Amino acid sequence: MGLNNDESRSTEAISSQRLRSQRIELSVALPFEISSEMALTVDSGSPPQSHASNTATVASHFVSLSTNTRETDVPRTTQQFLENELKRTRTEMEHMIDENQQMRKVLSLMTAEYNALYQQLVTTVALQQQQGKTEKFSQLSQVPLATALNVEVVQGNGQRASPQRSFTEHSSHSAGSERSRSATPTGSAQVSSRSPGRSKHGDKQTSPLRVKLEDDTNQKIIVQALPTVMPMDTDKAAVNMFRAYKEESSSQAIDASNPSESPELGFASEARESASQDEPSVAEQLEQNGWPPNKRMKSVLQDTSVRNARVSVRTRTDAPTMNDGCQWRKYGQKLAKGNPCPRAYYRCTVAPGCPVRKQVQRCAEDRSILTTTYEGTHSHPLPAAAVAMASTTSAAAGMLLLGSTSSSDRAEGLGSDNSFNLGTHSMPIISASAPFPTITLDLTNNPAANQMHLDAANGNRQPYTFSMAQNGIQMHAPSMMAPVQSSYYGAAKPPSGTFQMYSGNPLMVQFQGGNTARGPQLLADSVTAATAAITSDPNFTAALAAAITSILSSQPNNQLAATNSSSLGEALRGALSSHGLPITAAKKDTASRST
DNA sequence: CGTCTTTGACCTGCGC
DNA sequence: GCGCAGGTCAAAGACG
Repeated sequence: MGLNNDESRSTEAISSQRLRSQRIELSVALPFEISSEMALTVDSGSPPQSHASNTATVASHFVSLSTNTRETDVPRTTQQFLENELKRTRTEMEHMIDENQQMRKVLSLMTAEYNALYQQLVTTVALQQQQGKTEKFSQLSQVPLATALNVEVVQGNGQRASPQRSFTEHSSHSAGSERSRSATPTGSAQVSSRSPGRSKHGDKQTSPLRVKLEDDTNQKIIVQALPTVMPMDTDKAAVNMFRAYKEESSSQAIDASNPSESPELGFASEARESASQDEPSVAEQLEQNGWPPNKRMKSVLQDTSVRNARVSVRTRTDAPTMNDGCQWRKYGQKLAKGNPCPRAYYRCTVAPGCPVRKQVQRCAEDRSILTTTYEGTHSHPLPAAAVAMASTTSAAAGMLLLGSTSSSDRAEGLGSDNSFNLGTHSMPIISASAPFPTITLDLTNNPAANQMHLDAANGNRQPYTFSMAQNGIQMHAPSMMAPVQSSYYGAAKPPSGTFQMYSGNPLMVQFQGGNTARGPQLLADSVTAATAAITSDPNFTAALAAAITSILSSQPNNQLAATNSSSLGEALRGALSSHGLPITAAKKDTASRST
């Protein structure tokens, strides 16, 4: 905030000293009880006085108490005491007013930011739902989640750079802005939308949402959110991309949003805008995907594009369900074949119409192990406590969906940095028809079972494996992966909790703590470093983010979980937003904290 | 009384 | 086409 903190602090210190001195004096000088009648009398006739004079009066009177007789001084003492109390109360009120004003400023800032983000959320969800109505699953399945965020650099002459070059240019542009932030102080951003299925030029492979970021260099950066099965991911990615750029350019103009509007108004305006285009309103679309009416929900759930990825988390707990921060409503229970323990079905009740569901079932072999399977992506802002797990499921599901795409799409959408171009062309291909690929995070204490498997119905696919050993996390990628050139971290001095990226087959990313006694902090550092280091590759980003987030959220130490979620959230934002700047930022953060 | 859970019925997809 | 299993619905009961 732009307030003069030093000045306010010094003023506050002086005031608090005055209050303390008054309290000390009063505690000594008060030889009797004050009746309400006396207080009223004095209060009605006491003129306001300044603080300093009031303190001096009390002090002088305190001295006079010791020399004069009590009988004559009692009324004066009472009056001055009450005057003093009045002044003190007024001073406290002034402080409270100041604090209130500061808090209002903070609130207004937060409200404005929330409104802007909410506006983008509504816009993106609405557009993607429109997109989902017009496109077949076969088309959706060809759009990988990680490529849903496609960044183009439109030069001043209107020519577009290739996607491969776009990320690089954006990264360099961002880095340049970071180095000389004042060089590009202005800029504008606009969120524009178009429905490709309805546009005259009707390119269904292009985006329904385009966030244009334009700075004064006449260079436009278009954050292009392609239709995906994970609306929130795409939205968050777009928002985070926009945020990252906004922080650099200190530009906050968003044409498509009106920060002065309340979220409800923004939602209504979006609905009106949609209605004006002879398209179903947002409310209608949400209702169509909402839970009542139930018939419509069924149609949504049968849309494979919404439900074709699952994230399963195995934890050792005695609780009936895993506390993931969300609100769930149980809607069914079933005895599954081969497991005497019933499987419970829950749906998210944070917002009506949220498509996320989870299944909870205890392991037949070890009933202390609880398996929670998440499915879908939240269609609403999440509670803070639920962000970590939601990020887990979204990222992991995104990884699965990414793998279920054609190599040509990946090659077109992912190429950002040749040094980290892992798996872009060599990932095994999962058939789009493979039902319900599932990623499993095993967070039990069994070392042999401390693994995260990425399974798919297609047996040809080799799994990623995340192992959580005592001294770190190991990630094993499929042996078909191309060798990695860890050029970025190869030149960097690893923190005391070392991070290593091995090249070759199989690829192994290892976080190894040099001092296991540091435990939580080391884990946090490793998480940040590793997450940042592999943000260049969406495959690894999604999978590792999923594993790390789950691990952190399952830590028994709540404070640790909160802290790590915060840092990991930053890393995830970086992973989802751009491929350049956030790595540097996270690396610096890790290096500074690990020393 | 509203909300949530329970539980049997029903629906859907898949394999034979 | 049939049966099975998984998933969902919705009425009834429990609970605060």
